[in-house]
Amino acid sequence: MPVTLRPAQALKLMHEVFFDLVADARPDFASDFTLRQVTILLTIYLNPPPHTVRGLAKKLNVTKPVITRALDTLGKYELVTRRRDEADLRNVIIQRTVKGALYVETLGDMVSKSAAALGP
Amino acid sequence: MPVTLRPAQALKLMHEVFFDLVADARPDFASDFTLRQVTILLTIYLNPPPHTVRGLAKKLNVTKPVITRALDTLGKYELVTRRRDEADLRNVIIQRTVKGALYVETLGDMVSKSAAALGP
DNA sequence: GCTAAATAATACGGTTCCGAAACGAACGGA
DNA sequence: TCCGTTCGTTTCGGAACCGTATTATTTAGC
Repeated sequence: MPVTLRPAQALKLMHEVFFDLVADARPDFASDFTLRQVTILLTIYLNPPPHTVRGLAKKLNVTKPVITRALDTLGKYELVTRRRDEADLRNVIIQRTVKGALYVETLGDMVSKSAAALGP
Repeated sequence: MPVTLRPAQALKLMHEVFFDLVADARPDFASDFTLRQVTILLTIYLNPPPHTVRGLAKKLNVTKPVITRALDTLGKYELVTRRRDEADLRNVIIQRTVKGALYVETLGDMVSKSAAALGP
């Protein structure tokens, strides 16, 4: 059941979502995340675990320090957590948090609502 | 004719679009724009002109220097142009460009395609 | 046990962005 | 003609991010 979204509608939807992210200065909603940071967050919450720094770096086509630093920032907001892999202590397993799940859910609702309000 | 997009689908769509923007290292496609920059670009191309620095700043709830600097960056890629307002020389009118229109169109197609490929 | 490979983190130098404030140019009313 | 106001830009110090290179720790192969 594919979703039909004409380019003009798609643009409008994208604009609305981006606009909300930028203009809505909700204190609990860090609206000044980087595109990369949001993408990393979504990847962690939408793709099946486990997630490692190396895995994310490869998947997103960025360097590992980018992931490490993004996790620092996201961790500061308690949207993700890091845990050492027991089986291989070199690895770091990135874990989801309640706060992060709520954040992502809010994002989904935001897009969904914008889509519903979309004109023809 | 509203578009129905369940939150889970909306998230998946958003993730896919963001992912493409981040991971696709297309040389002609400046993928390292800020959320703000992309939003400003979309606002210029989706809202009816004329656009001024002050107007954009107010609409997006940011300071004027943010707009000025974003226009500098977007201008460097030839995605927008600035022109002095003849009627009131204090104002700057932001104008669209062919390159910018193409960029935005590509963005719309990207979202539309991702939506079409969306699972149930 | 020892060395090579792998992993995440950190250091470094540079670039860009930010917000607040200051600035110059242009307008407009008295 | 002034003088306050408006508009866009610039400046300043600070913060964040980037890519490259390096480090410490852990694993795996011999």
